[in-house]
Parts: sequence; structure tokens; C-alpha cells
Amino acid sequence: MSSTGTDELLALRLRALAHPARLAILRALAETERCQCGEIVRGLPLAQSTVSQHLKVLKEAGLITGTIEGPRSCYCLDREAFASLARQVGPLLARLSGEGGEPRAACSPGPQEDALV
Amino acid sequence: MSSTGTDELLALRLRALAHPARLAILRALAETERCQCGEIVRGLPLAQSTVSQHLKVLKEAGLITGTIEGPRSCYCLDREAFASLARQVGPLLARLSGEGGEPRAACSPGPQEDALV
DNA sequence: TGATCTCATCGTTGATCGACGATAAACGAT
DNA sequence: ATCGTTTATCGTCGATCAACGATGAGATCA
Repeated sequence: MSSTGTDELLALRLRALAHPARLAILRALAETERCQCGEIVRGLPLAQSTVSQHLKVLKEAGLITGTIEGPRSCYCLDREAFASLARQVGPLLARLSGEGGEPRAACSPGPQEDALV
Repeated sequence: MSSTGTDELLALRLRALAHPARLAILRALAETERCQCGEIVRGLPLAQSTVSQHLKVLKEAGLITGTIEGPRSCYCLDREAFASLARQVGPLLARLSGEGGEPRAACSPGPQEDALV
């Protein structure tokens, strides 16, 4: 497996997560379940336009949904997207962390026998 | 909670993960458990200097360790770092995905079909 | 109608990323 | 001592990011 194409999407979503401001936005959305953009702006030390950009990034990554509702916008988490991401990231991190729990001999024990395929 | 300072480290690590080439490198390290940089280069459509740069990013994020061993280098996963990352990301994604499983009423209450992308 | 509020988008600026070739450093082998 | 191999680093270039202010589009309210 290794999935060449899927990695693009996975990387896109991880990149969307990989910013302190966006993490803060997501946490705010999770806590309040409210969607007002203005409230998020007031909770962060960033300009309104900057927050709007971050929201756009999150929306394009498919992590949140945005709905124009009258003069204001309603943002909220796409729970299913995060569940799907968890199903992808969970096993990946498990595998990278050793998973089964074999000793694994770290990296270089010293006398590196042959190797090579 | 949410700790403003921790988000910096979390974002750093997520950003290190958020690149297809680096995902491929990590998978290669997880599969072969071998550390030769040259082997990784031969397995990717990238120049040696580019791979070296990616390895540097991963190392600076604390996700892998690199040991100079004679003329060659020995890279391998920092299993503990990935375990720690999993302990951080797992609950986060669980929370963002709804966790408890309450209905949560989605976002928009009104009958506005889609609007917006 | 006009004023106001909310938010998205545009345009700009400086910083960082991603890729590459070229080069240098460390070591083993000849 | 001199090669050849392996890897890190440097310098460059184009693309993208992150932040901001300014502007514009909708919708509500006076």
C-alpha cells in the first residue's frame, strides 16, 4: 500500500491542522459549537481578514463547513472529516510508534552487519 | 488547557508530517527499519539534497534521530516521539470528531441547503 | 434610502518552503 | 596520498504562506 494519491489529501489536511491559529480556531469551534466568525476574531490576536483566511484554508481542506446566513457566516466542524482523519492518522502513528511493541533495536547498535536488499 | 505554548510544538510536528515526501520517508523507515539515506533516495523521485533536507526537517521536529556513522548516516524513527504525538493527536481528533457521539445538531439550523462551496 | 454591521476578497509585503545543482566533509579502499 | 562513495550544507529560484489594511458585497435596521 503506501497509497501515493491518498498521501496528497492526508498531507493537505495535516498542513491545514499545522498552525497554532488554526488549532485555536478548531478548538473554539469544538468548545462553543457556535459558528460566528466575529467571536473567533475577538478571541484571537489576529485581524479579521487573517482569521477569514484561516477559515478558508480549513474549509478548503474539508475540515469545516461554512454557511452564509444572513449578514453573518456560520462555521462548524465537519465531524465526519475528523473521524475519517482519525481513522487515517491513528494507524499511521501507531505503526510509526512501534505498534506491536517489538524491541526494534533502535537504530545503530554498532556492528552493522550487511543489510542491503 | 489547550496551552498556547504546546500548540507551537504540535504544529511543528504536524507540519513536519504534512508532506508526501516526508510521509514516504517515514513509511520507508518504518518498513525497513534500516537507516541508510541512500536507500531512501533511491526509493524516491527526488534529488539527494532534497531528501537530505526533508530528513533535516524530520530531525528538527524530533521525529527521527540521525547518527553519523562513518561515511554514512543512520536514520531511524523516534518511536517515543510518535507515541507522544499519538497521545496528543488522538484525543484532539476524538474531540473534534464529536467524541461522545452527541447528535450536535450540525451547524446551520435553518433550511438553507448548500450555499457556498 | 441610507447607515451599519458582518464577513469575504483583493493587493501587498516579508518570510518560509521545496526543489535543485554544486560543493565540501568524512571515511574506506586502493 | 589519492581516489570513490556517501551525506550535509550552501546558494539560488520560483512558489506558497501569513499577516495586514482597504475595499466590496449582503443583509438588517432606522
